[in-house]
Amino acid sequence: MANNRDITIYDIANELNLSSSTVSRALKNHRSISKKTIKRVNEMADKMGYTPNELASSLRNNKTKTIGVLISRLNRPFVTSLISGIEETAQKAGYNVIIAQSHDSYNDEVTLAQALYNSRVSGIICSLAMETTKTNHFDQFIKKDIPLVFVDRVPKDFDTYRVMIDNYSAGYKATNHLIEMGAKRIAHIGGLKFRNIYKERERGYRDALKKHNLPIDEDLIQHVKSMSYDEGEKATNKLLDMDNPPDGIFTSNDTTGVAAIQVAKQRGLIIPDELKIIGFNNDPLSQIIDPGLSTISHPAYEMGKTSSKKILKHLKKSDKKSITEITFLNTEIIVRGSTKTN
Amino acid sequence: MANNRDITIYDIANELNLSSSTVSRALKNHRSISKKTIKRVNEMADKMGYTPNELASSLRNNKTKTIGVLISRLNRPFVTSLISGIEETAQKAGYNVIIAQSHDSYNDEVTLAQALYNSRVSGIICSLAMETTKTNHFDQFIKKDIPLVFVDRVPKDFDTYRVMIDNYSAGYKATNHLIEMGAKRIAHIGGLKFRNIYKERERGYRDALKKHNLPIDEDLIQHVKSMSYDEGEKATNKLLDMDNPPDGIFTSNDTTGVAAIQVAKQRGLIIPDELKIIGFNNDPLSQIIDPGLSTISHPAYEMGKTSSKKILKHLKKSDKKSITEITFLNTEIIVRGSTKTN
DNA sequence: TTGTAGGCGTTATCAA
DNA sequence: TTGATAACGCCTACAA
Repeated sequence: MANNRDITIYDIANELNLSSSTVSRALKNHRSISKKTIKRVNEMADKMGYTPNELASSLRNNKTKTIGVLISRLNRPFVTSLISGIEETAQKAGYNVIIAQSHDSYNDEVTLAQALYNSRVSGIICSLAMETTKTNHFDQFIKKDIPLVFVDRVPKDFDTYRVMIDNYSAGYKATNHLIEMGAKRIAHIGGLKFRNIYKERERGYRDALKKHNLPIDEDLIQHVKSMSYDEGEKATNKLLDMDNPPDGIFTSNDTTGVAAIQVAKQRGLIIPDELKIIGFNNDPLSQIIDPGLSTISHPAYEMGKTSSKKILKHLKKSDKKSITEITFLNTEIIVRGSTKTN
Repeated sequence: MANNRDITIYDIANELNLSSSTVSRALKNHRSISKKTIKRVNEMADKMGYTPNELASSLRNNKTKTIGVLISRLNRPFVTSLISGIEETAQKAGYNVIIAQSHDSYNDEVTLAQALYNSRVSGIICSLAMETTKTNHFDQFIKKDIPLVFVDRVPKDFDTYRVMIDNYSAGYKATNHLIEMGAKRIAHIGGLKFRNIYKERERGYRDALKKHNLPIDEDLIQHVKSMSYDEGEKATNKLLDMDNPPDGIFTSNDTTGVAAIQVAKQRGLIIPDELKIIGFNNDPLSQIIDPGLSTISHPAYEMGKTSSKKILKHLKKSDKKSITEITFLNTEIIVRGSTKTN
């Protein structure tokens, strides 16, 4: 049942009294091969059940049809949509996608980057682990001119492709919206500050307050480690326990935003009258919760598509030189019941 | 900057005046090599920045360290958890995971199965596309003794590993719970009947009704194509528009369950007093919606882990023979506000 | 239009 | 304990 050897181009060649090179060329419709031979070869290949060995081909050509994707973890809607976009675009171009989860651990990220390198991926797309501050483990890709795209959680200084949103202006927009809806004392729940995206969103938040001459109260700014639901609950409780609690909260993701809504509801606060909340990402949760969570749409799927395209385009080019290219995708504000009554 | 050739074992061998075979063995701590040589080789490898070429190794050994995963689409919580489980288990064993999305299209599934085969995956885990009824495209894996695991959406007749839940008993449990909570006229929103999991859940539903001497009204059974939110809304509206509407609904996933809740709320029905709803999957949505959606927990992550383990175990075995092994994982009923008042 | 020959990097077999 | 050699399956420069 098992281990019957694979059919190779040699087997086809033997059967047709041709050379393996002719068969190889025929299978790729090489123009130097007669139509008749091409037809014969293809028919025989079908008949014999030939399947090309991509491995051998990759080794010989020194390139694989594989893109490596290194992300924190799969179970977040943003990541899922991102990968969907990556995978669909890659698939259309005949590329496979290998997925590796760092679980937000720097050590795992280093190991996995190496594993992806060893399996000779043609390109790599990475959204950094929460913990990661050094990025030496990616240098090898640049050295070998393997296109590297950082997406969303990108390092600050690394000359390569980066696909991201303008987190500063998104943070500004979100905060500004709360102000426009009448909030005067606005809190912020964000991620660790060395992760640039969170820092930028916070910067936007601060600038929006300044712009409207609202004071910045450091006690109203909560940094949480993993932006989980539990952390969101805790942070919200802390905020609402204050003597002078906020009347608006901008959370840097929807999970904590939803947590904030739940906590506020449990405490009997009326949303949005007494407390306005805006999140970030436009996760499915945000429209299911009652009231709906206003949020910033994060074009995850588009970011995935764009990342794949950068890789594919780079692989087509012949002039090899190091590249720095930052692509910003647009965000939109999505207004729901958590900030505005119908 | 680019294209500096990779360091190979030959380069190391040259540098140390050894043969490539010695280096190869040293790098794998082969017992026939002296400790001293092993040390020298490893140090030199580090120094020169050697990275093994898995591609060459795979070709030579005729096996890859890669598991292929073929699923419908990534953006469903069930699938995400499934893959998380697969990937983590695989990663620990030094395996990569290649992901391919069929988008529930039979044709794509056939193409992708072939692509995975061509890239010589060591094993394949598949959850069938909604459309798929024939499974010939998987025969090649069996022929080559490449372990194949079907998970969740499994074919009825295919002698291989299958990892699934007992959908019949889960459907029975869910329906039974509605009855126990007092529902007398229970509807069902399920998927296409040729997809076995939906058929089985429906069978459980029917038998639970029978068991309690409740009549089965075919009008109360809705089959929808993709179990999407929109379809859930439509189906629910249809049911509630009946002259004699149901007082309970069992939906075969949470997305349609949540849709049912929303529709019922919009219509001013009181849940669970006037209408009890139970879903399937225990998606994050189900606990966020208000009232919480009672549901059947689907051990997705566990199913992923189990699937990976089946593959890894099979690869270790030496006695190659075709295998039929069905693993059932447990489901649990999770009771929330949509069926029971606190 | 087709064939010959060598090599991609690794590893297993056999010999030393 | 180490080395020489061939092979995994494919592709391409060169030759015919």
